[in-house]
Amino acid sequence: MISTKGRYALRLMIDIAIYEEKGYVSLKDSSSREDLSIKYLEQVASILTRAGLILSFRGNNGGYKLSRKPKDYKIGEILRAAEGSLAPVACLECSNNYCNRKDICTTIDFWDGFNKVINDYVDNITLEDLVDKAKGKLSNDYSI
Amino acid sequence: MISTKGRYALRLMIDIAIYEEKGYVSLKDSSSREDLSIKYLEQVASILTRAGLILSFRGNNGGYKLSRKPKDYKIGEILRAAEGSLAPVACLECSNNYCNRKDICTTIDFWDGFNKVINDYVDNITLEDLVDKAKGKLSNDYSI
DNA sequence: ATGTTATACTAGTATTGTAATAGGAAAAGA
DNA sequence: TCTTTTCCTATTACAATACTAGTATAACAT
Repeated sequence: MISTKGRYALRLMIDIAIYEEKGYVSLKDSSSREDLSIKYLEQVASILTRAGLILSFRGNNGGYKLSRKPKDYKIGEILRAAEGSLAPVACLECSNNYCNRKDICTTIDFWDGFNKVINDYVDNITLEDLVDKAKGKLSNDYSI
Repeated sequence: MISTKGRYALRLMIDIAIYEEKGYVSLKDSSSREDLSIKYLEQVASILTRAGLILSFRGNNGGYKLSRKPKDYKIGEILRAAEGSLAPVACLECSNNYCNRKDICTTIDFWDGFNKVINDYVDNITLEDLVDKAKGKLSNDYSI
C-alpha cells in the first residue's frame, strides 16, 4: 500500500513539471492547486530535494524545479525515494534483512516475482507520460 | 506492503496442502513446522475458514483441510482474503472510497494500471504452483 | 537595514494499524 | 471425564501514518 508520502510526491512532481516554465514553483501554489497541507508537502519536497529529484531555491520567487527533463524520471524512482522501498515483503528490501528461513522458505520465489512485477511497472512509466495525461485533463488551460 | 497476515496465510495454505493427505492438519503441527505463534496462526486460520478457503474440524485429530484442490486456488484469493485488499491506493479499493478529485486526478490512471498489474500477477499463480515448489525444497522427505 | 516570501529543520501529537499474547468456551473423540 | 483441537473476544506493546507547529535561514525588494 502506497502512503500519502508517495502519492503526494508524485502529484507534486507532476505539478512542478507543468508549472516550472514560469520559474520556480512554490509550495504555496502547488499545495493550493493540489489541495494538500503546505506544511506536510514541505516534508515531502524535502525528501525529493535530498534525493536529488528536484532543486530548491529559497526566498522571494523561490520554490522548486525539476533537476531533469520529465522523460528522464521513472515513476519508480520517485515512489522509492518517497516510500523508501516498494518491496511487498521486508525480506526483499535488499541488504540486511537476512532471514534464516531463506533456504527452506516456500514463498520467497513468489515474493521475488511479485517484487519484479511491481518495479517493472513503475519503472516503465516516465514522469513525462503522466504530465502529458495531466495536461490533457486540464483541457489546455493549464497555462492560465 | 503485505503484512504477516497475508504472508502467514499463504504459508499455512501451502503447509495444509502438503500434509492434508494424512487427515486434518492441526495448527499445533503447522505452527511448529513454520515456526509461527500458534495463537496468532489461529486468527489467520479463522479468516481463511470464514472466507471458505479451508475447512475446519474441532476436537481430537481435528484441524484444517483445503476446501478445493490446490490448482483451483489463485494466490490472489488467499492474499485478498487475508489482507482485505491488494489495492496500492485506497481510492481503488472498490465501492465507497469515492474521491471528489476523481475527474481532475492526474494519477488515477497510473494507480489503476498498477492495481491491475498486481492482481494479474497474484491471480495467475495457483496454490499448486507453490506447493510443487515447496515439495521440491523439502527434498522429497515431506511425507516422513 | 528591514520586511516579505519562501525553503530547511526539528519537534510534537492524535490516530490507526500491526503483531502479537491471553483466557476461556465449545466441540469431538479416547 | 480428560485431552485435543478449533472458536471467539479482549488486551497490549510498539511502530507508522499523517499531520501540525515553531523557528531558523536564505533571497530579494524596498
